[in-house]
Amino acid sequence: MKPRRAGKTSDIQIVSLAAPVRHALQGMAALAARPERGLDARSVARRLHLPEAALSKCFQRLAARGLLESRRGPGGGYRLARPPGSMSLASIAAALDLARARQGRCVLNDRPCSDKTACVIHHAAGMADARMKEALSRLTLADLVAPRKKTRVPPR
Amino acid sequence: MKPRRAGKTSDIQIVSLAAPVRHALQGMAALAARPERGLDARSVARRLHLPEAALSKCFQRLAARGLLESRRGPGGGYRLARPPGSMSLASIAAALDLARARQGRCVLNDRPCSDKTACVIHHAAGMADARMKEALSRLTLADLVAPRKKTRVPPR
DNA sequence: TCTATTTCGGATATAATTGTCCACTATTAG
DNA sequence: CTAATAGTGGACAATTATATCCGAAATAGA
Repeated sequence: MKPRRAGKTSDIQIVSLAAPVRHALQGMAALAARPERGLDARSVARRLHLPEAALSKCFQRLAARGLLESRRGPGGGYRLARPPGSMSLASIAAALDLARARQGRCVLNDRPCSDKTACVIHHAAGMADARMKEALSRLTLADLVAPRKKTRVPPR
Repeated sequence: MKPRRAGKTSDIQIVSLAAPVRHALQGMAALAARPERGLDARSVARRLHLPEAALSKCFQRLAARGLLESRRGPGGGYRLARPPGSMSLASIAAALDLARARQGRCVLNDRPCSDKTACVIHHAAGMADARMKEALSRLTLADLVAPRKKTRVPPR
């Protein structure tokens, strides 16, 4: 059993990704599994148990940004525009730029950090954020498909 | 520093705190500035330019959890229940446990991580999360009030 | 006691995020 | 050429997060 200690710091998850980003990453991973042929949005969604329409929207956006190629008509669908190993998770997340962008804001404060009271945590949070971005930049779709492989990728 | 590409993985901020947590931290920092007397919610809110009602709610919660002492009536208000140096930011964040708790879920997936496709990023994200939590656990209210000398990093 | 002040807690409103729907257009197989 | 398949884009609905409101209870001072 896991002791759920009342007083303790407990396990709130602080780092998170927006839902569309999660969908996109999963979806593209599915596409990366068959880079040549591609798949249509619907079947990807079904396979991953993701909301169809939502995933569709993500794919559309990614297609618009040039990360995916789309083909209409029967037998159509989406396909990676470039080899999986060359697409970092960060670039994908960035491609569908969501409003979540609290760009340059202090993690504590709502306004850009300059206030003294904010700076301590700002630094600490900056570290965490950097950590996350670093990870997202380093990992590619290839890693999601075949996790063991080492990555050597110049982003973009 | 490596040359950042113009293609901009951009500076989306990935690590973030829920608004109530930010308010709480700031508010408590203000209280920590005068541990003896305390302050009422309204003036704290005004001083920090935070929404009054929202901050009030945070304080109420913190009082209920024993992190704050409250006194009603004229001249009343809130006061730290314990010395600033003994209250970690993590404990504060945890005290007002928000629904944001995607506890134990994979960062990529919506469901608890077990799926192979998720694990790589899961690990990486775990690192980032740990980093953040560590920082929040290590820092106390005292640090927010009078930051101890650390590597003081200028905002980017 | 009366009044002004302040917290308390529940209900409710607003805002942001996320997901769905639908008519439409493009494409391809047959 | 036709019909079926899929993507496109905009409007809309649902969900969640955040903030406000309001009546009640408590406290201090006159």
